[in-house]
Amino acid sequence: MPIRVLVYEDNTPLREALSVLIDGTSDYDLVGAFGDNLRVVSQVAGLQPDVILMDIDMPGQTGIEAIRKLRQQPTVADVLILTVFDDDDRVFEAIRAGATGYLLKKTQPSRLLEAIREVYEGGAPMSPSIARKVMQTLHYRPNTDISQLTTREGQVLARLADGMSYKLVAADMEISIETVRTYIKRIYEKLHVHSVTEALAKFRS
Amino acid sequence: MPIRVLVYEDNTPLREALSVLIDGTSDYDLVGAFGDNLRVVSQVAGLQPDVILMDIDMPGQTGIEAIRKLRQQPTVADVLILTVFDDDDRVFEAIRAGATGYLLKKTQPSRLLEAIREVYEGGAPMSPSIARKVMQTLHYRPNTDISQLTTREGQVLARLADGMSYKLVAADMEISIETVRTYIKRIYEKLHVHSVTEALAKFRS
DNA sequence: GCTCGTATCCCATGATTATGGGATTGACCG
DNA sequence: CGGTCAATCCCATAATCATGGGATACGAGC
Repeated sequence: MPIRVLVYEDNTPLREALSVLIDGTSDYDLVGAFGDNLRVVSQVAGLQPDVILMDIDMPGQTGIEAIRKLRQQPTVADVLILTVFDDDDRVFEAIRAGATGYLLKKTQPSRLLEAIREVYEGGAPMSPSIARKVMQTLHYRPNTDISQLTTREGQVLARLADGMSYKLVAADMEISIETVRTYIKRIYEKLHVHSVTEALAKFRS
Repeated sequence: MPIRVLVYEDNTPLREALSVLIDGTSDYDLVGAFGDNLRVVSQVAGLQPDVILMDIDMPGQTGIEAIRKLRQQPTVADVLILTVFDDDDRVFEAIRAGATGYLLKKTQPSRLLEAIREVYEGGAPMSPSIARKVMQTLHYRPNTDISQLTTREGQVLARLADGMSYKLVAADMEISIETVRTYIKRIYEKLHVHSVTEALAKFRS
């Protein structure tokens, strides 16, 4: 069963090149190719693609907005972003919106086909520079401040981060609320802050 | 100039196979191959590898602990995890510790060499299933609650998340502290919470 | 013209937090 | 054995925050 691909790309020569590439390769089926994504929701519902190739910079509505609308639907299709932009803002906005993969337009046709298959098979292809950015956002930045908290102080802070009040923290840890207060005072000294919200801002920085 | 590769893998047959593969390929230089990573810091300092292949499950000290120690040094080498584990906990622990790439051991030798080069050139190769997991953690989970906040309410919440007090938020937004209070009251109604920390817990969920 | 939503400000009361003291216990270290 | 540190509890005062009112103004939409 071939992979059903739907293309959104406003640049006509490129859109046609993509169409020819996909339609001309066995195991890949081009189910549509559009120059704008204004009717993306109904088109996806009707054409039932497995993978959607989406350009970011399109007239009327950006590819990112289109992804957001798709996400509000019970869609199963995965979206592969194909763009010339590799600036952090655009990349992460698209990923957060729900993109499954992110390729730069300079990607080779053979790699593009491979990426479409990878998405279809449960992967998340990215250009190398994008992948590195994504990894770096997940890297833990050692925080000398918070690492010097004691076990109990850390537990208190974690509970506060979950939205618990002093009272609840005390109940949950089975200690007196006065003890909670004491720990929080010490946390403030160590982190050089003066309120829970400030401490939490440092905690998750 | 060949890529200098250092291998940590306790399984001897596999370690030797990796050594032969790397050393036998032009443009790749095997600078060392060890069965344990207890002296990883000094070895890396001495051998000056560009890319480190690291197994996770090793005797004495896990590959993740080794990465943590390397991160505390002024090391420039990138670490590529090579493991049989693809469970979420282990994957994300390694990534947070500072791994640059994450490959499963079932990866083909040709793909492995390609991945080493990709790391060297600034990428972050991952097995498809790992890449998908990474992307999903970054996906914004549409929160109907917070999306119904007005512009100003959202701005207030963002500033509270940065650790600002009502007073500071008011000064920063150039509005009265009473207005800040009003917005916060409405935020509480919309998010069904009763404190700043609770609201923030929902805000970033 | 009227309603609704957003943005803005004000007041009063009670609950929670912040700050700055003390105090005790047990573990670990030299 | 004395010192330090983590963990535990208590009190009092001041500052913030939470809650529940009310009020005005402006633009969009019916």
